Amino acid sequence: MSGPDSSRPAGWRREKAAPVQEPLTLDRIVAAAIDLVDREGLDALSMRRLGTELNVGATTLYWHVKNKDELLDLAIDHILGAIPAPDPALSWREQLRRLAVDTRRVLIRHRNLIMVLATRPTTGPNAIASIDRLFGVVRRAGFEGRALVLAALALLNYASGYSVLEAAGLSVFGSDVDEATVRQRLRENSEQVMAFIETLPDGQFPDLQLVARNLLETDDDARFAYGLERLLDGLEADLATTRAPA
Amino acid sequence: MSGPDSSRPAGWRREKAAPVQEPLTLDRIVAAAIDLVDREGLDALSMRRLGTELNVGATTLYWHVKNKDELLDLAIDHILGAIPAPDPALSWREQLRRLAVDTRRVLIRHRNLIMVLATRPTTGPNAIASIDRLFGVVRRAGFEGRALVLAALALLNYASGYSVLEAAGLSVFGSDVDEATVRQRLRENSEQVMAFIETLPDGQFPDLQLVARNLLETDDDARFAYGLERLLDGLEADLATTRAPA
DNA sequence: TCGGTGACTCGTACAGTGTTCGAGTCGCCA
DNA sequence: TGGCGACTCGAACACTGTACGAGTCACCGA
Repeated sequence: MSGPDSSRPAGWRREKAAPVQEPLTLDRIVAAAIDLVDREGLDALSMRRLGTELNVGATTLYWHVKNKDELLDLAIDHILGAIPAPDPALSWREQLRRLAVDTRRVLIRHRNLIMVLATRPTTGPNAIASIDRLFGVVRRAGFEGRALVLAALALLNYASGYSVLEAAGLSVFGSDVDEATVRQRLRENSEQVMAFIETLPDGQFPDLQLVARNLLETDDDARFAYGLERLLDGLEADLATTRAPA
Repeated sequence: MSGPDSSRPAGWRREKAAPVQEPLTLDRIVAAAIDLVDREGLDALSMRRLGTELNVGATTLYWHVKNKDELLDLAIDHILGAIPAPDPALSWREQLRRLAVDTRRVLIRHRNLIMVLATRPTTGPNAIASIDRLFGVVRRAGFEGRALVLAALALLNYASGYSVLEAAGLSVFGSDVDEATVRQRLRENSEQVMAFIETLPDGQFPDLQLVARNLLETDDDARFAYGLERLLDGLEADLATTRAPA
């Protein structure tokens, strides 16, 4: 039932007779799963395939992991762990901005995996910690009570929701490459979207076509940032009007 | 290869000898798929199961539909068709508000299905039409060029992304019930979230726990609406400052 | 009336899935 | 030395999406 986490004696496996392979740990499994999904997409992640990726039988994985869903949860939470805590010396607005931007950067970097965020609630420790930090920043900004919850959830859902939908439009293979290539991919995607719009029956969707040519003038970072800034503008204004009354 | 859409003679099937059953059409298939997913969750939707649901062999469906992915796309687009066009007599802000609120209402109503929005790009005719209407409202509000694209995408991704993430946290079975029951479900979910937060190790996530009791004081509609209003506030302010310069 | 054609249905089969079960191996400790 | 617990794994089960080919049947031109 439980994993090998409790008191695993270090180096129990034979070290001699050639470096057979590293011992199989939960960390290695999760890392291999993320790597596989990054390279070949979520559909490529089957237990058997992940097993061969680790030179291990498929059913062996079930000693370390309850089932595939738990594995996905662990993978998601692992990548959420890469969201850094914002520097508390910065202004609250800058802290919130970085939290949102970093969240999106981390999620898009693993864009083949984040669709599972839409599949079940996210309750891993790293997710919880990240949300807790968000609430902290919002609270120190001056929000309290109901407004604190509302403001934090608006930011959280904007950042994650935007990223999830954005990733849905991207090609499936080969995420987790360097940032420059990611930007290139995003740009290619914009071009595809524009090409698609051009194929639509003329005059039926006038505003879409009118607007298509402006798509390429805005890269994806700018699109995300614009809505984020407007949201922060609105929050700041709301904070100013409701500060005095409790 | 192609479906029966082209010149299907009406009433070709025998009408006598008992009402055998309605002829199998693409519409009936899509409707049955949505209904099944609403009732029992996305995992319950298999081609065989959908077949028996329609008193039909599983492989029969493949004459009407290319594959399961296409079926899901059709289902998604079908429910997106329920988003009404906003009354053009209203103010632009009110129109945008209704577009966003209606989008969320429609999506949450079929909350077992909308996770496929996170799976692939959404390019169905109803989706396109809805986005076109959104661009139209934003344009008539006074946005142009780059700002038009940015503002519309911010709203689109806030509304859809928020809904997708929200649905991910909801229980899987029995969507598409009446609005009152939906609200009840949402409230139950809030209580579960609060209960979960209470189980966290004390003091480790101080801001989350501090905030938990405020969760129940905000229903889900209000949470969505708050962020939406802040976003609209920000857009309105941005429009005011950039109206004169082209 | 006959034959054909195209619309439509479906049983079978194939490769692949997640997961269970029971048997196996092997380092360590009493 | 014997046993135990950690760990691995092959076989099997019930299921999945889908290709293939055979079948049925309404209609149409000859």
